[in-house]
Amino acid sequence: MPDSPSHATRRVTLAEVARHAGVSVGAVSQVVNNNPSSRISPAVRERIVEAIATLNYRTNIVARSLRLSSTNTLGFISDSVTITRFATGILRGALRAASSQNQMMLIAETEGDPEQERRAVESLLDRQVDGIVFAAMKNRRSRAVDLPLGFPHVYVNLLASEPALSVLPDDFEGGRAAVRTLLDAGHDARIALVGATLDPPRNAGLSPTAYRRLSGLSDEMSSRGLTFIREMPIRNWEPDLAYEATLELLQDTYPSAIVCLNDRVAFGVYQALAEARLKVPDDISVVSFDDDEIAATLRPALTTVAIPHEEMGRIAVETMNDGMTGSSEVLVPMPVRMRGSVCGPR
Amino acid sequence: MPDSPSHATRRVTLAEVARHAGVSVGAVSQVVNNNPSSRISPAVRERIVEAIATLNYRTNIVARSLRLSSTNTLGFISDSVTITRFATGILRGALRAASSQNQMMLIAETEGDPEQERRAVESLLDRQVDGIVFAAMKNRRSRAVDLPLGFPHVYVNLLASEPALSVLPDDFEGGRAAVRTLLDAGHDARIALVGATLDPPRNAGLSPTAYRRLSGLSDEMSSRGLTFIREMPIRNWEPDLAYEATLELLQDTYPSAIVCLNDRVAFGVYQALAEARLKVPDDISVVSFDDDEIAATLRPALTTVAIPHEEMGRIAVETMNDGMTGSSEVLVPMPVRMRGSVCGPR
DNA sequence: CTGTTAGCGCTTTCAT
DNA sequence: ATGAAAGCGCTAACAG
Repeated sequence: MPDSPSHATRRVTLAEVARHAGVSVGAVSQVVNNNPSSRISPAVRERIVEAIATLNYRTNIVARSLRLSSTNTLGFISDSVTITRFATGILRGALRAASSQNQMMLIAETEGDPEQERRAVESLLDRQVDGIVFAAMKNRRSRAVDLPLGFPHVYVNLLASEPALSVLPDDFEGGRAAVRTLLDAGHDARIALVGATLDPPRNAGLSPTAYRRLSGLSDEMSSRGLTFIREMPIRNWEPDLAYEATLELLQDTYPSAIVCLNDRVAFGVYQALAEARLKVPDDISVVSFDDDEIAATLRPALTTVAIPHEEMGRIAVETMNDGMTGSSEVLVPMPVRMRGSVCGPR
Repeated sequence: MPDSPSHATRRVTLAEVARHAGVSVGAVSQVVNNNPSSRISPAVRERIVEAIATLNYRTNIVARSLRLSSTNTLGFISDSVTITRFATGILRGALRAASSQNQMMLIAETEGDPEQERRAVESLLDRQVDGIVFAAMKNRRSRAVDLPLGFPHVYVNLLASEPALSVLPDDFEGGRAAVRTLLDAGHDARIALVGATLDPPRNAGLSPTAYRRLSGLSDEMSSRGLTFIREMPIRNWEPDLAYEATLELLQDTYPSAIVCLNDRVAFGVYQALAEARLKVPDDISVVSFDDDEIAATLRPALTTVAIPHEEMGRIAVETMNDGMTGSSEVLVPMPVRMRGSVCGPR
């Protein structure tokens, strides 16, 4: 006999409900699962429903899972998605989609370590999850453990190294939208770029999505016959480097607007602009990417092209549940969050 | 026969391993679980271990759980902990502690809605989790569903409405530490407070932990015979209100240091100070609470008393796993993160 | 239309 | 020291 934990106020079982209602367990199971193919007489069904209610029966999902070899449970593995401000939205979206399909989610973090990832995948598989969502901030990856052939899984915010389903923000169109936002406000010849250059060879280190973002920027500019007045590459898209780069930029350049490659960069740009006594947006407009936590908090609030994290998480789970398979890329539109950092040039 | 999902590349079972090794399933189970009380001959064990390896056997945790009525799985329910910058650390700490005990975590969000919470608890119970962690940003709560008597659970970052185990930051000592940080730097008579007043009746709306934070501030000040030069209450601890309050404060008061009730307030204070052409820390020192994402990013980086989220999450699952029960409060020390926003008064 | 039963994969008691 | 078998709670096939 298994030594059940002391706290186990034993739950009511199907058998007890059956006894209470004077019917068989099979019958109870049918009504619990609302099985339409099995006709239980209204009278009996009534008795069963009543017994379920009075005994407060709830089905034991572990037992059902063993029987059905399907657990109504998904796995969610990320390098650090649950920690950084960045992208907890993916989790939230995935959670909601799962919940609306009566699924729950087991989560695990890998901290980017292949060994931890291996353990996470195995633990999930041992628990017989119905599918796995892989999320990450890096854009390329190799999975440490092989999944069973045909096992449902999806990548979010990262390119898979194998042919697989992946859900990504549409950075190319996002990049175009950022430029368009500025053009629509009247800017043209004096737009600067902080974060990278458009020069391909120097962008070797960039992630594929960052590369697409740049391409979108470039595409929209050149399609109007425009070029950036100056491009400031920085090693990491972090505030302090952006701050310095911007100070340098301002020494001999007078942009009417700045495109920042992400909101952290924009934060550094804001600080440099304040130091240079330039007002946003009156003296200079700023547009950025990501819609980080910080974007709405800055003064003035930052106009930024959002990464639709929540949407991405939702779509990932839905596509996976729908049994989508093979290799495809789902591009999710990046909405522009219009805020106070853009106005016409002086 | 259950219609197993099409992807189910069937896993190897105990029975197959047994057959392969020419022994009984019981024997295999013993070696899989390293059961010391059962003596399997070295020779047989050897054969079994080999079979396990060559067949790549992994135990089916669902089946084991059914047998053992223990799932090695914990539940984590929060109002929004997985979303806000605030406190994803709790999740991370809990995740790590669970992982180091070979447990995984099922998570659910309630968005503060009792109905969603009820559903979450039931789903978790249906899945036979071994315990539940309740986390939230609000500090008071009533649980919508009753747990079975004696069911392991713990509250993190919130006071339970029932007698239970709860893990909280030690805000009282944290408050004292904040003041001490300023006193140690040489400040005394010109310290201002932004976020609330010490005046009890006006603090009715404050959460219990915020109240303790204030008490700690008050206690440390009065124990040195000091009072704040000015106290600016604000409705919500948000940047814009703090910004305005600080501008008002500076009109007729010349503090040498400001205590902010949290980092978002400090962010607003920084903005006001910049506008008033006051340099941090040379003209004015700033100390705050939480160690939000933003704290390290500000220029200069903000000295703040951290909420030890990760630690709290870790302690919560450890205490719960250790079978702690009854009503007790675990207070986790709040470490001071010394950064650049504090120096001596001019 | 309802009851009986096999069996999902595992652990553990009881014989041998 | 090892094997046989019961049974965790459930679903689905089949018998009645």
